[in-house]
Amino acid sequence: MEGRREVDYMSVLKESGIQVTYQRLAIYKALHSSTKHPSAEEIYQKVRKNFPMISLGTVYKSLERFGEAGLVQKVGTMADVSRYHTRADSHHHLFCIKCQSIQDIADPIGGNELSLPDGHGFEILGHDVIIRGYCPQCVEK
Amino acid sequence: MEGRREVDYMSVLKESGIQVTYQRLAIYKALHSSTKHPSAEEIYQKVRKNFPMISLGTVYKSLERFGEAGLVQKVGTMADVSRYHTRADSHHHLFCIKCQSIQDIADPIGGNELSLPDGHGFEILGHDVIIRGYCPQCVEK
DNA sequence: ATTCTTGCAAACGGTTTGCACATAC
DNA sequence: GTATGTGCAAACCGTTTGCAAGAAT
Repeated sequence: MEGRREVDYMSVLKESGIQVTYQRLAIYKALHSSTKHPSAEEIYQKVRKNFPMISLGTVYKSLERFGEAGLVQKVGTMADVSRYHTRADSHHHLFCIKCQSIQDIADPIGGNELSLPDGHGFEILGHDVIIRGYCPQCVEK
Repeated sequence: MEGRREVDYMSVLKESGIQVTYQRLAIYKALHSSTKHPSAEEIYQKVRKNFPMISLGTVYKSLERFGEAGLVQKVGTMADVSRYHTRADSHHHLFCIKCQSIQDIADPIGGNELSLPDGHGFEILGHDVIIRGYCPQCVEK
């Protein structure tokens, strides 16, 4: 079971202070070797092929543990609950990572061109910029 | 109950083809007059002061109806489930609004300065750019 | 009169938690 | 031997849905 290919992953986990288990190796590998930003469920399905007994709960717990260690992050989520506004033209925000307040701003890119990778093949409809930091109230503390 | 101040909101709803009720007026007003990007629960609490019988379900249904009519949108949510990745340096994404695929990209702002409003008072830690559109597979259809 | 909306309660689905057993150190 | 992780199931919580009564047109 201690295949050669797991070794780097094992070092990564160890060096991050994370206790190593076969489940965690498999979860981290599944995530790290994918470019698709999978969900917990997708990781679970992938890992299950080699670890039929693994539970989805373990995947969630491991991902959270990885997150605490700075190895893994969620993509594109500001707050945990849906939040709404009425201004169709306002897609750019200052977001306070402490109190989760959100402030509208004008497009901070202004007239500058976005530089995108060649050959991405996307039909671009627009862009949203989220600037993360501490709002005035939370800076002071 | 037909106060003068509701009149503009009534027109807005009517012109968007939305059937007008007092509940919807109150919900739309609560949202439109706030700069805080409230959650459904927060809107519910606010509206409840004037409409003690209103239900949270009505708030959700109304917000969805407003969304269909283009009057309201959720802020900062890509997909509905959490998705993960391992690259701490990758905060910029191409997001397909059809198939919900996500592709990492380098910072599309490059060396350009972000132009922020004066006096925002935020301590800025970083920025995330999400570019919305159709991925190559979904463009073709 | 018909269609749409409301309020209530139940259902749903992604995520978290509690606990007994197993594994890592 | 102690601390931590695993698997399972139940709980949680934001959101959605079904339905009978009520309001809008």
